[in-house]
Amino acid sequence: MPLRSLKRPFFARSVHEVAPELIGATLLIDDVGGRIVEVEAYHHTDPAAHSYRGRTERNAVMFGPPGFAYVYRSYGIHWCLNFVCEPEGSASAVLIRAIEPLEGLAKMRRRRKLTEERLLCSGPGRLAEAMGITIVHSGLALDRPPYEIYARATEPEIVAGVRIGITKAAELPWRYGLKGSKFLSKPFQER
DNA sequence: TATGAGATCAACT
DNA sequence: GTTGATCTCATAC
Repeated sequence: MPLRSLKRPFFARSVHEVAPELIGATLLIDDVGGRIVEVEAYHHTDPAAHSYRGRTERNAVMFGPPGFAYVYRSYGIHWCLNFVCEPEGSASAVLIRAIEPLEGLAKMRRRRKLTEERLLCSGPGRLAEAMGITIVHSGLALDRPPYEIYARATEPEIVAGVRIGITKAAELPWRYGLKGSKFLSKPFQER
């Protein structure tokens, strides 16, 4: 099926608009990837956001134009992928937390040394390892190789909930997921 | 199934 | 020196 490629203006909006619209979109890096099933929004006024305390060497790309990738090292070992967005021109991003693997399965399994498909990309660190994301992917435009992002074909059912693994502003319901997906890093509380 | 340690880096106090 | 947008492995119930 023909898919519409997402260009940089797509990201030039509030994280709160962009984040839910990314659910169901397809993300590929060097032809490896799949369907986005879980993201979290980090607004620059949010104490949990890296950019909350201002610009540092690490988070500099968050202060750049929207539509670029921000990759950082988490807990010293993992890499995490973010898409920079634009409320008021600076420093908000969407963390990509999980995808449903669709393309390049063999490559992902090799990188992860794992056969179970459900765990290949269900979590920010796992996703980055499976897709081969490192600091060299930080600061690159999202509408140019090696990145390819395609809009979803139909509107999926989306669930929202509180974010995961953070201590500041932990109550804000800025985590979004594809309802019923097996590939979520953790189930959402339905109510 | 559930808890706990360890890996290891940049920012912050 | 401590903490964190994490994950894996080991050990215990």
